Amino acid sequence: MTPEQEEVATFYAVLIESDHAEKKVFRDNFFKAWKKILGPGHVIKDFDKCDFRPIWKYSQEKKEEAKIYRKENREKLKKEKEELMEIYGYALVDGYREKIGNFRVEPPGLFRGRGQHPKTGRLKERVMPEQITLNIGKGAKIPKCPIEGHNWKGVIHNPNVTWLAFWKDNINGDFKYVWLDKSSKFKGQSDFLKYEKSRKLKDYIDKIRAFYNRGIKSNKTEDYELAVAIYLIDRLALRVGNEKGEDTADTVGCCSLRTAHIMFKCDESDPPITLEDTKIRLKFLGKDSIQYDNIVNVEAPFYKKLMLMKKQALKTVDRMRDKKEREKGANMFTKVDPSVVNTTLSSFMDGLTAKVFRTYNASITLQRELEKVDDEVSKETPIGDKVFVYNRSNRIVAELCNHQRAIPKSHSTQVGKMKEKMSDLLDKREALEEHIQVLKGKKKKKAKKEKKNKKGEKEPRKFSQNIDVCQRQLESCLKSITNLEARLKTKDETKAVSLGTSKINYMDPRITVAWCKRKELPLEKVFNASLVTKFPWAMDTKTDWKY
DNA sequence: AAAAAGACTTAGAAAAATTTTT
DNA sequence: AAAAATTTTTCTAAGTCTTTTT
Repeated sequence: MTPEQEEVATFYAVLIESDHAEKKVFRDNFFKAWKKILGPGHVIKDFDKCDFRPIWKYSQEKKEEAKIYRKENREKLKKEKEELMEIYGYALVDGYREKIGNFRVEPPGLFRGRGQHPKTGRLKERVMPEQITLNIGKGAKIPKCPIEGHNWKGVIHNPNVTWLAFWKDNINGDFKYVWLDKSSKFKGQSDFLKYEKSRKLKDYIDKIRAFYNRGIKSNKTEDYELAVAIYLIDRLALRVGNEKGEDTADTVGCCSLRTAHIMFKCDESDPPITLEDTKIRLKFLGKDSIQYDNIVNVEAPFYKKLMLMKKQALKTVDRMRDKKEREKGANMFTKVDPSVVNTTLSSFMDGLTAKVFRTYNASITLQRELEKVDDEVSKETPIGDKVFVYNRSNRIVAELCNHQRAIPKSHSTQVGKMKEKMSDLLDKREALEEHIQVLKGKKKKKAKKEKKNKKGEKEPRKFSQNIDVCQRQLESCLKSITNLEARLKTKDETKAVSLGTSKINYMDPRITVAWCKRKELPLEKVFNASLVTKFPWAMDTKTDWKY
């Protein structure tokens, strides 16, 4: 094979153990791209006859070597990294040196689309300087192209955008930009404005809720559909759901919900009577093909209209001939789309769009959750407990926004270990209780129970002959049990929840800063260094600040 | 007014770095 | 000191929304 052919084979080989290679579409797209590189009449014709294992093994070995090399040359590599940062890592913006977020161009590889992406596995080509446009200040020195014999596609001077460079990606024709880092003034300023805008929504939210509570009673389709859309965006923090291209994974948001995504507890033949009856279940793939699955109580007028909408949409499904189309279902919304929603919202408040509701609801939820447990935490509460309380509130927000993560690989072994510890503690409790009874003379001594120690050797339990000592031991044992029980429960509840996304993007940092100051919890217990540099404008928030 | 292009935020996975446990 | 677990950083895909073009 030529180096080019080998490179593409390697792109695939390194992924044979990953989930990507399990997907037929991924393999097919890769093989098609590879065959193109191999050229017509090449001996390699059949994917199933290719064994990528040797290449995989080789790259694993290289990876190990690199790991060892990194370990042995830590200092040297650190210095090299710093030098590279010095050259490429910063930009001079309005007289200030600002960190750049991503100064490296995306390397070639196989496109790793999320979910059932029809283009997953396609070859993402190497980007050459000739494809890259720079955006720098007028009269500024043009950065030298680092690849010998090559040059930039062009240099522009546009002060109205914040990107420093862009190229177009060959998979979707997407624009890929080089931006400043989160810590930069551009990003920080716009972040601050985002939160300020979401705070302003507090002054309009009652009006908007009155609007959709009124609209839902209308018999005009455009009215009640609009009411339903804004209601779902507000109540369930759904994304607006823009229309998507054909060549993408089938994911939806509010306006693109289809008949197959909504179910009702009661139908018309069995009409809802109590609030318990007006439960709907929304189940669909959202952004990044993350499953949204929520059963929620909705007020009767919304329940009725949603049912009507589905009934109408099912008529459209009935007219469909294609089997696949029928399975996909028809759009729930016929008269309302994101532009209608956003135009309506901005008529209530300048600059108001659907996504502001997510920011608003996330932030207000954090504040309320922390308020709810205000008396659980005082300045004297141990640090670990304060962090626990904060994270619990954070988790409620993450669940509202449906921020998920893959269950950590180590999860089940971790739980196993904890359960083992638990059974040890339960044994100990039992033994102690019995021992105390014996000491009190209420019970006769039984044959000594034996307990395995760590090395697997049997070793009899020894307890003090002093009742008080034993009582204290029992108390501390019980405490450990409750503690471990709680940790097990939290561990399970949080195994698939991602707390970071809401911390980085949704919860106004001033709520956290003010709470930490009030409770005398060092901020860095809940905000890592990069969050602190991301939100410099929130750091001097006063203790009594309210979102 | 609809579609396409463009610019920006939001998102989870994976890699890397750090901390804790053994 | 090695291994394992946890946290942080990096990467880039996938959304939202605005602006420009047709």
